[in-house]
Amino acid sequence: MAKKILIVEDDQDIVDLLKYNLEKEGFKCYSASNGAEAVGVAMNKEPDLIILDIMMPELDGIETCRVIKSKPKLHDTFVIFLTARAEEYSEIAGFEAGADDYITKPVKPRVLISRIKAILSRKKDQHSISKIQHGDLVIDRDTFKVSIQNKHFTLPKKEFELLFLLASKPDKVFRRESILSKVWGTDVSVVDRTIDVHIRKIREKVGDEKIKTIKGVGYKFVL
Amino acid sequence: MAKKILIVEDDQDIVDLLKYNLEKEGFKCYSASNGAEAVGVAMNKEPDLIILDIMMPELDGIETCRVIKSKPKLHDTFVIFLTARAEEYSEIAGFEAGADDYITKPVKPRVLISRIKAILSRKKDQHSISKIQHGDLVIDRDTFKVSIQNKHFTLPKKEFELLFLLASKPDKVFRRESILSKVWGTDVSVVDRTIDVHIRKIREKVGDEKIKTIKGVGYKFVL
DNA sequence: TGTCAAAGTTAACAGAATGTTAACAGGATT
DNA sequence: AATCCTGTTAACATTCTGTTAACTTTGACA
Repeated sequence: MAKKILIVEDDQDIVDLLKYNLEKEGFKCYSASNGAEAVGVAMNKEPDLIILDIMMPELDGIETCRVIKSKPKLHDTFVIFLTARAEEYSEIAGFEAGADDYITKPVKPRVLISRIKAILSRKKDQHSISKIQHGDLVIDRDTFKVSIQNKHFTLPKKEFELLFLLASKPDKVFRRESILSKVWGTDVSVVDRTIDVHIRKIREKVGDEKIKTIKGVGYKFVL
Repeated sequence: MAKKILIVEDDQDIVDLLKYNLEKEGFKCYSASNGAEAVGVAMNKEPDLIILDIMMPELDGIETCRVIKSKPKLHDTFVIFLTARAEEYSEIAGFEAGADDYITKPVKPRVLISRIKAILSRKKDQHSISKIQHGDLVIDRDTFKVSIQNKHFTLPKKEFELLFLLASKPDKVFRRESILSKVWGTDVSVVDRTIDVHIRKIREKVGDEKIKTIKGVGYKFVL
């Protein structure tokens, strides 16, 4: 299946150039001309990678990147910054904001493509684990299905993400702050009691014994 | 052990808003209305985190940040910048000056608080070895498990921290004051007897022989 | 050996942290 | 439009840690 790439850039000429070259390489392309639009498209299309111009009116690239990275759904999306050479320290701020790479203008399509391929191949090695299987527990990201002890169910998204996180490292204690930032993202403002409620709902389904509370710290999943 | 936060902002309304919300969350707040004052208060109170408005007369936020970061005593203090959206690339200069995060005005208290908590929790994660293993003793921060001589248990937080500290250097004598500041923090006021009680509880679990008292000095963990 | 500060011990308490339930808003679906 | 479902918050209940106080024991030193 073709990898999806979102190009965010206000200069239509550059968009066209990139689009042409990327599609020739078999990528599926989307584009947006400003930060706000970019976030919308990203949420909608869930691209594998986003090419983000730093210089943009309104919501600039860095801020956009931050917003994107704060969405749990897009947390693993790769981001490449496009930057004019003059903008000296942009890469510093960019990496801080969670960028995976940056490329200086003028863009040479060949360079861009080789960088993109390099980055996308990282993904294979790293995360994108879509299935967890420990003992009688099976959690499948693709189908959002969970089965444990002959019980099967599909969890709502947030519950699923939370369980997936905990079960990704059985026995490891995840502290509440860490859970919040990983499942809910850093920018959201949810009361931390929200975690308890979700834990409650998960416990109702997978059984109380499976999730253990470490008071003052957080929760852990046990087999 | 309330974390100390210094708010540097010339608009008194914002100071009040932030102060109100932060104190509600249990933070101890100080404030300063300009850069010079900020440095003074910072040196004096040694806050854990500083919220710094970028736009200030005289010594602006970025310059103030530099000065602060140049003081060894304050080098590890976290800094969050407050910036109006209009000041486009301020964050670049800000990060360069050593900021840890920045937030755009208007400030939403909840967002601010979740960022603050995220940042403060970073510190914890950093300088902590997560596993101690000496002979038949295993203490694992990740799982909060302690096992010794075929006995396993999960300790409450304070007991865990205390045992973890002592066991981090077997045979080393930790003086009471040192234990207090490391486990309880510097700005709390707990009665001295509290340590004994915790030692007692730990001894009940790991065995009396493991923790030895050095009268007039403190305690040490022996294998 | 007697004295006194330091540490041990126990129980009781307060408050923090979490559990639990219900209600509600907003989005998706029918 | 009516209904369902999710995510969130609020309100209240419950559990358990951390701390204190009061009392006892230990051990160093005169």
